[in-house]
This record gives sequence, structure tokens and C-alpha cells, in this order.
Amino acid sequence: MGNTISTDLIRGNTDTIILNILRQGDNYGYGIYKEIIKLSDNQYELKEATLYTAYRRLEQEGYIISYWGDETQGGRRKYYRITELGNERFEQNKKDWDFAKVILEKLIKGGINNGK
Amino acid sequence: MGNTISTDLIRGNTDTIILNILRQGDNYGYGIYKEIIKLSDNQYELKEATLYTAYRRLEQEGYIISYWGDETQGGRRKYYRITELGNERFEQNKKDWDFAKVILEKLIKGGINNGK
DNA sequence: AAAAAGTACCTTGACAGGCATAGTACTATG
DNA sequence: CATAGTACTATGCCTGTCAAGGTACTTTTT
Repeated sequence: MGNTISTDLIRGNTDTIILNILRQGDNYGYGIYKEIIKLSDNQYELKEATLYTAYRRLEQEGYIISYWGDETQGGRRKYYRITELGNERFEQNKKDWDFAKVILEKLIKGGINNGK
Repeated sequence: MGNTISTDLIRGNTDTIILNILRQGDNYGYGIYKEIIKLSDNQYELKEATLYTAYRRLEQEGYIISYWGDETQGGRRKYYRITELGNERFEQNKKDWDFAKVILEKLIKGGINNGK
């Protein structure tokens, strides 16, 4: 996985990332894991431990619901579906993120001292 | 302070914010605190406890150095100056942030399912 | 003159998210 | 048949942020 992104730069976006993927359709834990790598063009990996923790959190808070798939072969898969509440959460998170970007732009954009 | 930004969305940028302010010139702890509020147009406040922790961390890592001001009146002020290493750190952090933004754009930009 | 608010520094302890590590169980591949 | 991949889960650590609290001085308000 190419560059290293400080995990703290992604922190706070994990839920949003998951919810966004589920907006495209139901998906299962490991599938979401793979999808994140793919969507980032192999440039970023959200660790499995992080994700499974997040799934539990999101379900407890009512943003997603889970159900077991009926695979007749291969490992069993636990699927997740985004709820209406989850959709609202996603929209809000996106707004928060846009707002945070504006603030951060003001705070870390290069000032007068550029070349130095 | 207007909107509430999830602290996790700013997390990881604190050091960069401080370094950026010090690039404009030496400043003291409380002054930096005030400057962040001002630069964000009163929209964001980094808590003092967070900042003082960060100053210590940055100094230990050699990104800033400190010295006491010689105020003849008013409370004593501890000033900070960015080091060469700190300047390099800032540039790198900025690059990391730009990269993270690109990745996040891919991961949370609204997909097909927009209106839904 | 006393009270309140502001400046300026600092410490401690709690919390939460991310992750390293480890483990189970099954399947596909060379 | 061993290795790598799929798929899920649990435990415990680390780190950054912040709430809460404290000290000491100065300025403003009443």
C-alpha cells in the first residue's frame, strides 16, 4: 500500500466511509474491507479490526442492520444494510467533513512564509 | 463557537496548525490559542489542554524550541520558535494532508445513490 | 475597594478510535 | 498437502483530545 497516511488524518471518517459503501447496496464485512482498498486505488487500507469494531458500533447506534447470508458454500457472510437513520447520518457526516475542510484550509494553508 | 466540528475530524492536524502559526513568527502558548480561534473566524477552538500537550510533544521531538519572554509587566509568557526540522515537518504534514484529502474524496464522495 | 473577567501557564485522569496480535474455520491453488 | 486467501471475532495497548481543576497576575466592572 503506497504512501502512509497518518491514521489520525482518517480518524473520524471511518463510519462515513462504511456508510457510503453501504449506500451503494448491501455488503458484508470482508467485502467492505476489500471495497475500501479498491476504491482508494490500493492506496489505503482500513484494518479489519477497525472495521469490525465500527460495524458493531454502527449497528448498536441503529445506522446499519445485519443479517447472515445464505451461502451454500464458502465461509458464512454477515451482511450489512444501511438504515434510514444511517442515510441521514451519512449526509450529516459529509456536511461536517466539508465544514472541517474549510476550517482546516484556513488553519494550515501556507501563509506569507511560503518559500522560506 | 458556531458549528461543532467533531474533534476526530481535526485530529492529526493539531501539530500542523501550530507549526503553521509559528512559521509566521514566534508566538507564545496562549497567543497561539487565540490565533487559532481568530484564523478560523471564531468557528473553531483548540482546547488549551490539547495545545499545551502538543507544545511539549513538538518541543521534545525537536520541531519547536521555547524561551521565556522578558515581559516587565503582565504574566510571563513562554514563546515558541519553529526549528528547521519543524519547517520540514510542516511541509511533509501538508503533503500528507493533501494526499489524505484525495483518498477521502474517493471514499466518501457521494456515489450513484445520491438523491435516495 | 471588592468582585468579576481576562491573561497565561500547567497537570491529571478519563475516553474513544484505531490497530497489532491472535485465533477459528473453511476454501482454493500450486 | 501446504500455503494463501476468505471471513469472522476478541483482547488489550497506544495516542490524541479534552473536561476539570489549579495557580498567579492584571484589567475591567460594579
